[in-house]
Amino acid sequence: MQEETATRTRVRNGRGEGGRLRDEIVTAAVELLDESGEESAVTLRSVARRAGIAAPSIYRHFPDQPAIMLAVVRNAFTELDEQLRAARDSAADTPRARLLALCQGYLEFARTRPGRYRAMFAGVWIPDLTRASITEQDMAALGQDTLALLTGAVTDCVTAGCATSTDARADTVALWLGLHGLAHQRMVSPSFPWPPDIAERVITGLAHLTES
Amino acid sequence: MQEETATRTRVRNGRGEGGRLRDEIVTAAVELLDESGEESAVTLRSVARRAGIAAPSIYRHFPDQPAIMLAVVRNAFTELDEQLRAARDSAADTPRARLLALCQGYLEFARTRPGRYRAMFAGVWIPDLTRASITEQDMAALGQDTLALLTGAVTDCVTAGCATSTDARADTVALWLGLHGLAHQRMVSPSFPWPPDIAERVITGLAHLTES
DNA sequence: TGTACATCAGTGAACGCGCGTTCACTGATGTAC
DNA sequence: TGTACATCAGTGAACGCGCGTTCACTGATGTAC
Repeated sequence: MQEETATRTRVRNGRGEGGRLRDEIVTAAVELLDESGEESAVTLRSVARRAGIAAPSIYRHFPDQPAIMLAVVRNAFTELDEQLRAARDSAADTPRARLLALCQGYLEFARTRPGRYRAMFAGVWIPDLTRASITEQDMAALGQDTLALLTGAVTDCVTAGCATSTDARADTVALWLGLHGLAHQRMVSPSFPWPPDIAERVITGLAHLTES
Repeated sequence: MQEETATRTRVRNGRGEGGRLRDEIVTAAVELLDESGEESAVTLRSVARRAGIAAPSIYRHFPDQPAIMLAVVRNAFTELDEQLRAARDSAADTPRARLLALCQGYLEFARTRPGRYRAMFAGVWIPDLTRASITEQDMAALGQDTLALLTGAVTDCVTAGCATSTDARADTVALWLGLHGLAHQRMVSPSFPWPPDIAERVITGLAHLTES
């Protein structure tokens, strides 16, 4: 939080390596986000301080401040997607186990990266789209892959007969909403007395899973 | 948004009526919150402008800026509680109808008062509790009544045999999480293609409701 | 009834701060001839 | 091989803004004597 003095000492990038600073800026923003948990802590100037550069240097790589957050969120969605695939593929080879692994992976992601999770799903950082360099399509495209992953797993469960759903797509949305509600509120109210099996209750109820 | 000039013209309160300004300040904060949907729009100065008073006048009634938000959120929880009771009591006299009325009332509240809903449940405005005039107990106490209301309705359903739950309290928490996820994401992503019956799916799945 | 005084609601000016953004610049690295 | 020049990454100073908070104040309303 307070170690603004402990900035990085960086060596200037050589010609053609300007792209490296772009990555360093995004990394710095992610660090600030995860440490504070608040989007408001990720200002253009705080990112610059963390990255060890002068504030105006950011403009070589991003048109404005919201563009940094968009890059952070894009990265985070890619990361979530990879983590979910990994969780699913390392689970036991049954549709039920794969679906559960996806759900647990989702919750795990939110738990370990609260700042990024909130930036992705809590919709707080989005400035007015009229002034910033970000379009509605940029926003709408995010999260599509994640939902598709979940839909596939639910559909497989239905096909295999371990879930009773008459509309896999709609029930997947419901399942995702439950996961999000749980992830979000656990983050916001960690001191609430959460029932220990709350995740299972939400998942089995919404996915209409039958006995294992 | 931009009508800062259209401030209220107010008459000075007489002796002993200082409490009136307190209410006007909270009202002004609620207006700003619901119009913008963002907690960051509710600054001490913007509230003062909206209420038609000088910024320092607020300090006669609130110790600091977060205290205004706490008052707003407290008001909103009372309002939610009243609205839920009204919805429940005007529903048909079956446990199932009453539970559904509570759930629909909850979603309705979030839909019509997005700014307040986010301030209440998205946990964004909370500043560092170490510096502000707000305690953790202040925060923890909020929402207890609402959850109790829901728990009662679920328990009644179980008793009447129209819901199959082995742990009404835990399942109520799960139900609330589903409602919150739905309310929150519908607010954040209004353009998402939500299935039309998404609310019913979430509610019946999590409350383990049996056929009507 | 008159007057001095206390109380109270609210004000105006000012402070220091961090913010996003702009501008003209510096100085190292590569390239053309 | 030498040198003039273009390109590129990044800088330092400054801007205007809204913010939360402080301070000493104003002026109306009630109260004690």
